[in-house]
Amino acid sequence: MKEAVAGIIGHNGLDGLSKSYDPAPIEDKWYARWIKDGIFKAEAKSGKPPFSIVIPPPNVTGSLHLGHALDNTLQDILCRAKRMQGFNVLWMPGTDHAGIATQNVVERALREEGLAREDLGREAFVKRVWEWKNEYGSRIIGQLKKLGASCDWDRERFTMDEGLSRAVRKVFVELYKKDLIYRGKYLINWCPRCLTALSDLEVEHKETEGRLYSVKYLFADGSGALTVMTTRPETIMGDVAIAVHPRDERNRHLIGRGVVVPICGRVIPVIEDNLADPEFGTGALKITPAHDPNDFLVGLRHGLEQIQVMDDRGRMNENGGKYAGMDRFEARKAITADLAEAGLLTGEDPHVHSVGHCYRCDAVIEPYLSEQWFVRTRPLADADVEAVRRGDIRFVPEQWAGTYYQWMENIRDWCVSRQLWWGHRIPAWYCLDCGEVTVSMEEPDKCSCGGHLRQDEDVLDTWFSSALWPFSTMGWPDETDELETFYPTSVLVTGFDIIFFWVARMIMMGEEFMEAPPFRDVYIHALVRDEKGQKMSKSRGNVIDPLVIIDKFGADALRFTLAALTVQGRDIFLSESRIETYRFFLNKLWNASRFALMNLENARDTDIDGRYLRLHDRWILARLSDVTKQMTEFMDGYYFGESARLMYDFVWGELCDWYLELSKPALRGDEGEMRKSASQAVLYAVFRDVLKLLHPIIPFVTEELWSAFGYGETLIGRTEWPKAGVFDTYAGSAGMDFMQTLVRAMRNLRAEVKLPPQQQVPRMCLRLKDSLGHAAACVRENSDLIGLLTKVGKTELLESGEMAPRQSLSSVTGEWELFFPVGDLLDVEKEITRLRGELNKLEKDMGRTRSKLSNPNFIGKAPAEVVAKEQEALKAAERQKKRIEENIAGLE
RNA sequence: GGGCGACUAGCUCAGCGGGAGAGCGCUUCCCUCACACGGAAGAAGUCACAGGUUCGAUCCCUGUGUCGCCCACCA
Repeated sequence: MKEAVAGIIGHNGLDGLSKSYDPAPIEDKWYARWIKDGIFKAEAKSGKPPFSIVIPPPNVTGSLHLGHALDNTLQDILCRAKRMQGFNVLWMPGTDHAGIATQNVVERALREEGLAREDLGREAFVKRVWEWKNEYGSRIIGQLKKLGASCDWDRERFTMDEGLSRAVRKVFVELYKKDLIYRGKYLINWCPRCLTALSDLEVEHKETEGRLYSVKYLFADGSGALTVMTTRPETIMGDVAIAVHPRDERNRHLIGRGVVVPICGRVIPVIEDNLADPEFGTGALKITPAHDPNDFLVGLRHGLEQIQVMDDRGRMNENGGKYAGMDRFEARKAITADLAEAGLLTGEDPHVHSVGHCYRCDAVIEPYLSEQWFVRTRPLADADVEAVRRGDIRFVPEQWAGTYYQWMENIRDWCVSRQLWWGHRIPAWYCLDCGEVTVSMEEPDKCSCGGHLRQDEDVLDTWFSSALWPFSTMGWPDETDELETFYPTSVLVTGFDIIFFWVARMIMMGEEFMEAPPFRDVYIHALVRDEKGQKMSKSRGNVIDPLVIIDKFGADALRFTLAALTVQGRDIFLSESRIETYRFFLNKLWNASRFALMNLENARDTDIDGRYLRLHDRWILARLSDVTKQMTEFMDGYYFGESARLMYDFVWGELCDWYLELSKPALRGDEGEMRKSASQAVLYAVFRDVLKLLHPIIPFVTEELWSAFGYGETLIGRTEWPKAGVFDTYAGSAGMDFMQTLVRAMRNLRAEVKLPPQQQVPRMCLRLKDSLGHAAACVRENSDLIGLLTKVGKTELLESGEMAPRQSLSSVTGEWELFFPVGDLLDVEKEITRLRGELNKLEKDMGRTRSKLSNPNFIGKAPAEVVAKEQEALKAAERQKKRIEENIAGLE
């Protein structure tokens, strides 16, 4: 590979380049070279300013989807640009153990062998998961490399590495000491499929078509009945009270009476509680503390019994009477049927309501009473909201700060224990003798009472370790050079879907344990959605493999597309045709480079000699300077879409469409040796900076071209970011605009008479407004180039009084008139119609401008320059109108 | 129930106080010695609707509609 690179440096550059751009032979080659040369390595100590990003660690179960591709493309763009700008860049890579997701994957594999995890036992099962992780867990890392991610791979971390696990235990113990972690028996979200508790965030609420059942509860004294409504008749066995609102005129006389729970026959009281809404149904609400979050609180308020009627798998338990052993949904049917039979079911109406589902397996979540660990979030949240308000952390776009506040201000305690085997085991031990709880980083020998200890069976929520990621990956709790140099990180780049799961919790933990926010900026990007506009996610199984796209179009094409489509506040619907568009752009860049290489010959890095520059040379240097300045701003401000589109337009619309065309004669030698070498010097300088500016977005193709140009022995990523203004001595764009307008006007006239593009015509005539001396000079100096672009032999300048040539098409502005003598090709009727059409449009414009100018309010209140502009426009339009009229008259 | 966002050319989307842009598609002409993954020219939009602010609104404000998303303890 080294030989190959050496071989294409210098004037042989062209040999290495195929006629059209093909990413396949380029991308792996250069990635290997980058790794070999260690250009992604961060320095723990450095004189350079630091720039750091921690990767949102992908799940080990995952394979790269377009969301990852976008997320990591944006991070890579920032890292590569910052390296070129002289920063000591750390992009910290790694993966997340993804508790439930990974456990599920391995359990599924076991099931195919006819085994359950219980058959293996905890230790063997966990070993099995590690084996799975070691075999498949690095797949996504390989995919990130295909994408071009410039992470410092030597630092790759995993949330269950020993170091990170130590950080987890440390944090748990510290929070426990500060009473910010507690254990208690509460009603939590339970997944009867995964057999674990979930946090509120892990429950996805979906609008579901259900039934609202009206059930009669007979009064215990036999004096009639009370009707209550429920969507979950299977929980009737767990009812402990009926609540009515204390100010409910209809029902409050019932308070204190007893009613009989249907089917099971228990007598329960009617109580008063604000939860009951007098407007809803009969105003009477059944209270089932063990199976409904609201009822749970009512139960606490009134000291009611908690009767659990289901087991952990969502089956009716021994409290379920004759339904014991039945699945909850079967039980619902059976109980409903029995209620109907007994004449106690008085209504069954369709009812749309929100039902919680497991975010991992989509099973319906059961509110379940159990003993769990919780993080007390309120005290943590308040400080964090302050940090964002103070501006210590900045959301980009800002609107996301609002989302963050809204959640943080309503935050509830975080259930962190999970009944899984895969994850960080909770560092708590229970004494088998005295029952005391010992929480400590290392396993204690025995209880303080001398009794035997048993460790808590549960593991921590995956997001608990993710929350520590910005500092646990840098060696915390040790005081490391990495933490010193790179914490707080510069920016976090992620999607809004994990603001609560991850961003907010990182802020909590960072503020609490590092006493500093984990990042300065949070850049929130759009979600890449599938063709139906649905979120792509592992559990939905609708992920599109970007590797297919990379195979087909190349990583650069995918990267450029994602960057170009990244606009704040709007989701991305990715289609292949859009990727194709941008791959065409890469081909354009490729071929423009081939053109440059063909024409550079041996010229390399010669000084630009200002004496031999022409209008277009000065113009492209001026434009390059503008573009460089804008790109630098875009990189600092996270304007990814703008930056990609700017380069697209500049390279294609200006560099290729105009500059390269105009420089052809000089490069061919038609304008003499001095002009040739001056053009080569400009070409060389422009491509050098264009490749650099594009490199963060499309690293592979720019590296290949860089080496073909032979811009130096070093890799492009090691070079300095271009500086705006270095060409100011030579740059200038005066006259170019006029020339472009003139050329377009002439091409337009040619098309009017359907002249084939190649066909030369002898002449066109231009009459300039008297004051346009500089334009006259411009035309004289560049008549050869105007001729080149318009295929016109000669541009004749007419004096102000001079007659226009007969049988001409004309194009008129307020400043000049262009005549194209076409002889017999002239279709007088058609030309008059065309000119009348133009007149028409012009008059409409003039009418608008006139009415504006005759409005005293406009004159009085609009800024002077706007008024002046309108007046100028009107004058120009009047001149234009007069000329068009004259031309029409001349034709008639 | 609360909040957020979108609505611009046939399609996918930029723009966001001084009379509207791109890519694809479409029409016409071109295989011009970097590129047909290309070149040149062109057609195409009451900028969702209604009010308001302003000299002036696609852009700001209010409301309406449609679609999408997030949050919430909707029996």
